Amino acid sequence: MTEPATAASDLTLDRFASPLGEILVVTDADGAVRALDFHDYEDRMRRLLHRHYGPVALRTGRAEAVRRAADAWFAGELSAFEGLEVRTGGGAFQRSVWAALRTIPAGETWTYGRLAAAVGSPRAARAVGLANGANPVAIIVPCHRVIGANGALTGYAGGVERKRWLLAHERGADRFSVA
Amino acid sequence: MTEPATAASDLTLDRFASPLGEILVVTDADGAVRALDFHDYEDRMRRLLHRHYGPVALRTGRAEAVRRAADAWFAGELSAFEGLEVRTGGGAFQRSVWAALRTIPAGETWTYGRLAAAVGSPRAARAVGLANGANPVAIIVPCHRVIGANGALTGYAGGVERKRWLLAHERGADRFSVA
DNA sequence: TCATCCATGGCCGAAAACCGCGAGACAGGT
DNA sequence: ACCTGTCTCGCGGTTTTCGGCCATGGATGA
Repeated sequence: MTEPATAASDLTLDRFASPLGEILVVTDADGAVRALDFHDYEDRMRRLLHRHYGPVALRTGRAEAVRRAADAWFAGELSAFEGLEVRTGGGAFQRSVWAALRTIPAGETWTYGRLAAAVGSPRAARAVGLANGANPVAIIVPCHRVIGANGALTGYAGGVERKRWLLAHERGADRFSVA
Repeated sequence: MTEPATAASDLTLDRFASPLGEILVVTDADGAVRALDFHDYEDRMRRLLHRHYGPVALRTGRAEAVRRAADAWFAGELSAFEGLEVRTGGGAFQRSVWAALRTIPAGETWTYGRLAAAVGSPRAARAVGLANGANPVAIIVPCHRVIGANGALTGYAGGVERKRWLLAHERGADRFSVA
């Protein structure tokens, strides 16, 4: 069993440019976001989709709502993602972690431990790290807002440089450039 | 993942009498049969359901279509189950085995090996035995029509005696009585 | 004919490995 | 004393691996 996940019949893949490089986004028939990742991690994204939904074929198409939101967000309107619906597979714990992530205000950072406490498992900081790394919907579900208790960025599925860039962007330092 | 299975939202459990003792049948909202078993194996049936669909609650109710078909079938109308839709969980192999079972004509018996060959894995005779034993929908999916290459009945989830009775019934020897 | 032996293959449960952590202990350098 | 960097160890979901289970069947030998 292990599948409270929403069934995935037909999924659409779109690609568009961003300051962090080409972005891939997968949406379902309802327009909900199922996955979002950077082009250089397409393999990982497909692996995740496969893990959650089994073998699925991705039709190419445009996800207009996501494109608009992303453009606005990268332009500085940090609330642009709030209206977007996100739908994922994964276990109960992961899903609660991913849900909690969206409650972290832009520009703020939490520690893994704090997030663990927020989902009711104060000692599961490490497991939160795992769940974070398995987050299928980057940026919109802001796993980049979680850092080590000592302030180190520690890790990011899209590369730590991107994490640094995103945090800087959310602090308003838009002219920061990648490495 | 591991879930090509059809999601199971609300399931209904009915109980009715038969020449082989009380029978339990579980149907879904569409009226498709999800499970059928003998009352003295209720535990096993629930375990199977749990395995396939996770924790599910069974509402009690009447499955009229199944009752009618079963009554007719036990009365000798051996084609009575043909119209019934069956829906199951399980792996790809199991499902193909269970599908193949329904192609065996009533009154006929196949060997495990023959069934294995029929689903494209000639050497998986033993695995077919396993799949057979895990069949959630007894009688309607006629796993009792499969016997050993040497003619031995070998096994039946509801007890070999019932298997013998079912085969005799399908050969037309209706007045055979259980042990 | 019957008993033994063994390769076979899918499935399930248990166990281990995997880590985007964090707290505590220690060693140096001021 | 104080601050820092390093090391060690326990933590806890998830995924993967592995070992058994068996409703078989064909070969072998008495």
